Amino acid sequence: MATHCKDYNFAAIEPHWQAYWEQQGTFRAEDSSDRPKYYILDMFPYPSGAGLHAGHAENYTGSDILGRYKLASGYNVLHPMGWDAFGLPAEQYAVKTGTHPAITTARNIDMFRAQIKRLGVAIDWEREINTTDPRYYRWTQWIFLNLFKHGLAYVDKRPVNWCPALGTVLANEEVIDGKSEVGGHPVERRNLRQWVLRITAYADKLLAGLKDLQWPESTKTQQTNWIGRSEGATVWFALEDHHDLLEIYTTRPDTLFGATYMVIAPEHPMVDLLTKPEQLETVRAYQAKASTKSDLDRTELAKEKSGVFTGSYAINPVNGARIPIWIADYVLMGYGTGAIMAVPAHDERDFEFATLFDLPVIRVIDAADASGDSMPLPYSGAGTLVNSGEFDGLAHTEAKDKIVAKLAERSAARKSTNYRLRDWLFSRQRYWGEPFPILWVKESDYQVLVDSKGPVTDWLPPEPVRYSEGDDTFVAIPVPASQLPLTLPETDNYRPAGDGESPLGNLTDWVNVWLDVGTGNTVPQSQPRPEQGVWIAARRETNTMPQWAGSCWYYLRYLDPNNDQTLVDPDKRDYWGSPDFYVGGNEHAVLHLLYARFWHQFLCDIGVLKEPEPFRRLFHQGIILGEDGEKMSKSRGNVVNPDDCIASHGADSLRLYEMFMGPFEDAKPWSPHGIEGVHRFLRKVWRELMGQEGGLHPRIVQSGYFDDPETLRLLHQTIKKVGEDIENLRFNTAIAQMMIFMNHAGKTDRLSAQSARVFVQLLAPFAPHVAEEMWARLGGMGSVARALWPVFDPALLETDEVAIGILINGKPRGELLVAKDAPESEVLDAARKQEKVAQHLEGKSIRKVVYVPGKILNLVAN
RNA sequence: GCCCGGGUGGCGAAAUGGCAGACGCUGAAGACUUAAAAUCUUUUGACCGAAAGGUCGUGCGGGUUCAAGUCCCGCCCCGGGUACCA
Repeated sequence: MATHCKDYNFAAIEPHWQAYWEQQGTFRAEDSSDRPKYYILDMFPYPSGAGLHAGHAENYTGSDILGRYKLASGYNVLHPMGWDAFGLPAEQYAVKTGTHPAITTARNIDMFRAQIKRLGVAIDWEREINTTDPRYYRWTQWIFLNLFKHGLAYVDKRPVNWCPALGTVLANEEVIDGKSEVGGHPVERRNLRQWVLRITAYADKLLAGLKDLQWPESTKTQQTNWIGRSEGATVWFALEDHHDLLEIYTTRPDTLFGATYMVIAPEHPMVDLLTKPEQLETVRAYQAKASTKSDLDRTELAKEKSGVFTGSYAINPVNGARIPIWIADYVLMGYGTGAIMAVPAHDERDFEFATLFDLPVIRVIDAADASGDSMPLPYSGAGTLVNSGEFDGLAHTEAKDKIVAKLAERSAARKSTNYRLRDWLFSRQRYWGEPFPILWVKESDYQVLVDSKGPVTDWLPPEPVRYSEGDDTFVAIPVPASQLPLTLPETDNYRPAGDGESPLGNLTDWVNVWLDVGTGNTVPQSQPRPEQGVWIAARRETNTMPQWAGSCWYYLRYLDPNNDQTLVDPDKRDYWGSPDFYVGGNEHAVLHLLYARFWHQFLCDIGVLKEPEPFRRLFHQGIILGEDGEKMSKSRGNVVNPDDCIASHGADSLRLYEMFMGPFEDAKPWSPHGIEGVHRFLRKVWRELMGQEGGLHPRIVQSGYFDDPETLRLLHQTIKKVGEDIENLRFNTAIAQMMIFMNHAGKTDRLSAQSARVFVQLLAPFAPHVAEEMWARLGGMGSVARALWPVFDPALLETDEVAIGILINGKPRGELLVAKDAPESEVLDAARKQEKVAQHLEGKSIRKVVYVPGKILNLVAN
């Protein structure tokens, strides 16, 4: 089965074993098995034209090592791969060249697949998925349909990046300093009709679910902050001249007595009501200025506060104080109620504003600093209430509850919770994405449809989703699941349709259809309206879904990639459950991982899934930097191409090097000398175990030989360390241990074939090709990948004698070889006999002896 | 600003509170070779010293401890996230 090469010829060995694995189905996962399951998942790649990069190789090698280790340890391992293939580059390429994105995508996928295979990753390729395949995105649409049905999808006018010169909407990352990345044209904010998913309905659930996840703490913190739950109170302020109330949200109801002015956002609906005629002109001017501010301006100008007075006053519910109402853009309409009470004494921003406009500052929280003086203002920390009437003297935390409770008696306040998390803008004005399974019909036709009670009405939400354009109101109605997939129509025009509509807007035959309310069938409006049944005019949604959509649930489809009846077969779902381990970069710490959790929790709620969370254990591999320590990028010219490394040193060396560079989670700079070093190690392994003419090294003894105790102990230490290190993803130290063993083995006269095979097994997850080759030559049965992982014998791990350090006053002064469990007195006697020790003790007496058996003997003397 | 990470030789790094620098790279010297490559051996934190040996040393300053890279307090620097979230 082995190749016939005489020396370590990786170029012959690697393709040979890759073909072998494929033919044998070595890494095919069984959908049911007596073995425990282990589902290891990589964040699937976007198949870009640039091909696989060093970071992909690191990611997949790391998970592969774990997967191969689990396979050898008796698990039924599922390690799949697929393609997150919708996305902008293919579409931009299509606009430029007219090549259909599907063609570019297929070409890139072929390249990626071949590259991953060349790395030797143990993937079950029979489960490969592709988000742009209608058999896949049918279920993406199906999930959307369910979100829609459950009232979690709605439309709203939302600001997007509109580039008039390009006639299109741009993603945030395509806008650099307020200009389009392509062409450098100005980009403005424009309100366009957008689909939005109600992720905020899951805010608490998303927060609570984080608790039990084995994720990096920093990632959990990021998600927690992103959700940004804050507890406080809603307070209603009466107005001096109106019956309406001004509703504000605050986390500091304890500072109510310190409120000296109110601020509402420039877009606040009560601006007109509150603006006095004499202020009207200033207010209008301010509103206009605020509305034209680009994002850049907003952050740029953030340092300098601005605002205008409305002329109106509110009444502080705690003390009846008359408080002026201002308009300022440091209050955002999108958070809370878009209105605040300003407490300049205890809020930095309010303090800055009050200073600028000479508004009063009243201290209501007192705390002493180190020297006993009152903390300087603004002060936002803990303290005791002052200037707060009956609440004086209370701790501020206690005061929060008491003040809210008191106001609640008069219905002037109640406890409330706010989130930073916003609903998820889910539509893109693009061609290369999943079409929404949505049709827009006129209000009057909608009534006809509702009365029909057909497959369409099964998918209607509790409240209709409407939008108005001019005098017309349209209602969103679902394309029923039976009609899915709603495939992306063919076109050769990938340019946007203008006015912010996607390229799909150009395809009138696809967009304008007759809909049979009884069946959900459609025909183009260019054809006559069919006579049989009730057909209404409908216009298809021309937006497409964002790239996140397909990546929100792909891990489920690997379980049952070809099922055309259901998203995943319940038996397979129950067997495999959620991934046991998820590996991918931390750039997805918030969005992808939050969106996927949202969909997963939703699918759980509607009974499609059972486990509450998708990714119980998560790991971020660190990025691989260029030789210069900077992020790899074409423009820097520091990109390392895995294919080049495979050609020059082999996939095994590339894998081993990327794992040896440092901790898996750390960012690490590439070094050409480094890969040379591990390549040298592999050649050494070969040289010390394999013979000159393709046989075995003369030191290898096939049978009847027991290795010397030193070799055996080192081997078992290595079994232990490599296994533990793989479990903990400490690949670099596992490799170091294998090097230590090999350095020793190279010095022995004889080595049993048995031990050599064990070593090769340990090496196999890291350098699988050369390990297979040596395994076969050493007489191993079948594939080393499926050979049972060796078990170490604890009895062989330790020696009888250990070297312990002799320290005097904490400084190393010698070393002593003593029995492992030697008593303190014996060690002390032996130590004192050492010349150097005696020297350092001369003229001193020992005050204290600290003996840690097997480690150190510390003598405290003076 | 705030929230996470992280600062250890010439370099990548290792170290359950127990002899800092394992392992690898680089450099130096030597062996083998006609020669080179490959390989093998020795050496490679800084400073003082001919050597034996000594002193210092894990970003900085304190502290706890018989003992601190590791624990505590206060800073500095670098990387990532976030951006007036009331």
